[in-house]
Amino acid sequence: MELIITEKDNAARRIADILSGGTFDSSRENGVNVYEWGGKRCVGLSGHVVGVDFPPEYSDWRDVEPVELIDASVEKTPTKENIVATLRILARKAERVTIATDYDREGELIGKEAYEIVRDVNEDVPIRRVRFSSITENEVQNAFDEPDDLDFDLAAAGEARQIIDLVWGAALTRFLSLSAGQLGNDFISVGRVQSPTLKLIVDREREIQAFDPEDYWELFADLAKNGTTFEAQYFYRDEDDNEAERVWEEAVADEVYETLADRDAATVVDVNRRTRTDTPPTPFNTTQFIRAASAIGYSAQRAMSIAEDLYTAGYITYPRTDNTVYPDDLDPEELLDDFVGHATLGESAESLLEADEIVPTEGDEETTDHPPIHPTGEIPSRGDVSDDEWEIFELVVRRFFATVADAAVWEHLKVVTEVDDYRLKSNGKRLVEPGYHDVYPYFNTSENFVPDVDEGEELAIDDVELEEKQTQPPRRYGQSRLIETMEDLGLGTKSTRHNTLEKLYDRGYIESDPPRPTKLAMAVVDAAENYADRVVSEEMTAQLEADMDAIASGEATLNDVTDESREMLEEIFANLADSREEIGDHLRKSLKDDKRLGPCPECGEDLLVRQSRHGSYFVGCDGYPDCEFTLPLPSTGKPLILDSECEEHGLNEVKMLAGRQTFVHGCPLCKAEDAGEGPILGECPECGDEHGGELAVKTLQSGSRLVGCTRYPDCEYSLPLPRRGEIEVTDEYCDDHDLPELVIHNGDEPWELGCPICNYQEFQARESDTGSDLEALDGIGAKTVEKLADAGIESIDDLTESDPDTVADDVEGVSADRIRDWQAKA
DNA sequence: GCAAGGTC
Repeated sequence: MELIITEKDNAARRIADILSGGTFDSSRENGVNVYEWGGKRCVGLSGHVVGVDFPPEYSDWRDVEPVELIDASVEKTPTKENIVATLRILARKAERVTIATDYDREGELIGKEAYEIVRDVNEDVPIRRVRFSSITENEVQNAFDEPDDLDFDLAAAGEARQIIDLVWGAALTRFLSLSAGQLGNDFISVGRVQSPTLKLIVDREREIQAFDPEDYWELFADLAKNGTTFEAQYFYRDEDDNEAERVWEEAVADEVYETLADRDAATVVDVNRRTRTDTPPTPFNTTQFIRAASAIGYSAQRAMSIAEDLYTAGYITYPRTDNTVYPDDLDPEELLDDFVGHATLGESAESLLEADEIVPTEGDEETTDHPPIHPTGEIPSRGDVSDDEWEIFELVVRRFFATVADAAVWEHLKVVTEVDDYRLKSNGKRLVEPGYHDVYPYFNTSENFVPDVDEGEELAIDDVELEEKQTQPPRRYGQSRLIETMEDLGLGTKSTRHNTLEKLYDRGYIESDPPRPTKLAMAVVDAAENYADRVVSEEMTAQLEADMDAIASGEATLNDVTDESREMLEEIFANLADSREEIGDHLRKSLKDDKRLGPCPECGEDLLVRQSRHGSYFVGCDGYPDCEFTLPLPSTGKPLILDSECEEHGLNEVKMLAGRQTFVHGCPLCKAEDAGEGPILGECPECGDEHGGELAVKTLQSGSRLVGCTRYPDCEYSLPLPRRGEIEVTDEYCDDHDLPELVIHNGDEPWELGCPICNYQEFQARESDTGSDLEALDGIGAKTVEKLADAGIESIDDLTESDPDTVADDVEGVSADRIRDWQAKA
């Protein structure tokens, strides 16, 4: 029996399909899919199935000095036990093993991990390696016709990275955490990739804080020709003879303004017309995909998660790639053909197929692991995917369209006019040939009108404006901009960059979007810059890359590189030893600064945002236990302390971050004071008859609101109300319950909530309508729940027990892959 | 309970 090992299940299935000509059988062992045909078995790993760590005696942070980790041994242990177990069983019976992991450095290491597991149980079996850049019939057949051996040097390069990252990361993370007394969940992390990324954000924040705005003026005039007006802006030549628009002295600005306002006409002195070719974008790699998705409102994390779902469902290719050159075996015409006749995408595809020749664009990066992200030709029907998934799918399809479309052509028209010695310029642009913009409508194509004029022509001055402005601090990095910058600096990989940002959020280093660094982050970067400069610099990665290349080419060994790295870390720790307390104090102070709201009204110490043992947030006094003053915070979301301060109490306002339900809570002390009973609505249906209880709108101290009985706590009758918006009690009464109808005013459209009892009953009815826990799964909506119910699947339990292929046959528009996906999520 | 890198 020959055993073929791939990096992931998906690849295993596709390779089995190709090599078996579609005749493979599949079975499951230990929850791992095994594909079998004609004496061959193919199994997919799940990336790394073993991980590096220190021996268990190093695991207690308090018992081990961080510096000891530098020379501690590093062990490999299985992290995916079931896959390792399956691999061992299959390897024992194998007469030949073929490693078919991804064609890149990490793939070689993952391949070596599989190699070692196989060798452990089967000393003699021949083990070979195949390499292919995309899982297509040709590439895979060729690779299996010409097998090669594992490249142990390349794998060793990856192992060196693992060891260096672990040793540096763990030793420094433990040092900082111990120095500040931050153990448990709130440790203070440091790493080769996360720390330089954090420094990017912190450096930008420092620039913003140090920024000193300067006043300047800009002048605009409306010029008219034949009754239509267009804008012109004053400019001059600066000392370097460049065109400049900003006037730095008010007196000069006033003088220009008065001259322009005084004159009726400007004379055209120069007309410059040129056409510019606007070339279509290059194929999507991960970073460019994230950037484009972010431009239409998706966070990096969300975009990648949707892309992952579309990939597993078979609609797009692998979403983690650096490649921006389509492989030779991608036939653009064939792929376009798949979209012909489609309701929303067909028209674009058909127009592209009319071209005489179809030549896709190419980016600078051509790699061996995966093709650029493109559609597979399989098109989901709208019911198969959520709106967000469709939007991302369409983006990927249209990007592919754009890469095979014609260039666009713009006509630029620059008109320079003169008033006395002052000059004005107008920049017009017109899209003459829309080209790829027709099939890729995500770029801005707004035009700017400037009419045809001739030199010497006089144009009427309609209006003149003098605008006073201030220079602005540099802008914070947005998430996609950060990911691009990380790529430019070589930080992280296509698969990890977006996770690194998520990690910085989780560690309490950044908050909000665009991300802002916390005081803790500033202190961590400070400490690292002072004592371990290397770990916050992108050069550590650059050096590591060079070292890995040296290992891969045989010029250096794993030990050369890791020994040298350990020595550098020893030196850092020698310098750190005396400063432990100083660093700890600074970190502790910054941690407190991040939680501080303002003075306690009872004792004057600081009020801090704290977290109870159960995880809920509240406001407590730093003077505790001497001062027991507390204030509640809403139970939904994570509190973010805003810059704005409450005038009455001098406390910072609080915002509750809860995804789409994010809201501003305001000053917690004001909220507590406002708490109490609002307007009476009517008789309590529970105790009104007997005890005369009445229903009132109530605000709890936490800020949440409800309709409750005035006899609380004797009567606990209550109805929920929305958290946000002003509640209006109308004159309309509900016939059934004799209560006034309510309207909620929250920004946009008023929400006619109606009678609170009717509203609650409707809400409950809706809840119990589908009544299925299936709806809790990502990607299953009410319609799909109905469809599944028709096929006899009414709960998550039903779903996990069913066979995907049978269900896919029974339920229209749901693929077996999607079902497997749900089963995995369940 | 540390890193970064795979993948689900």
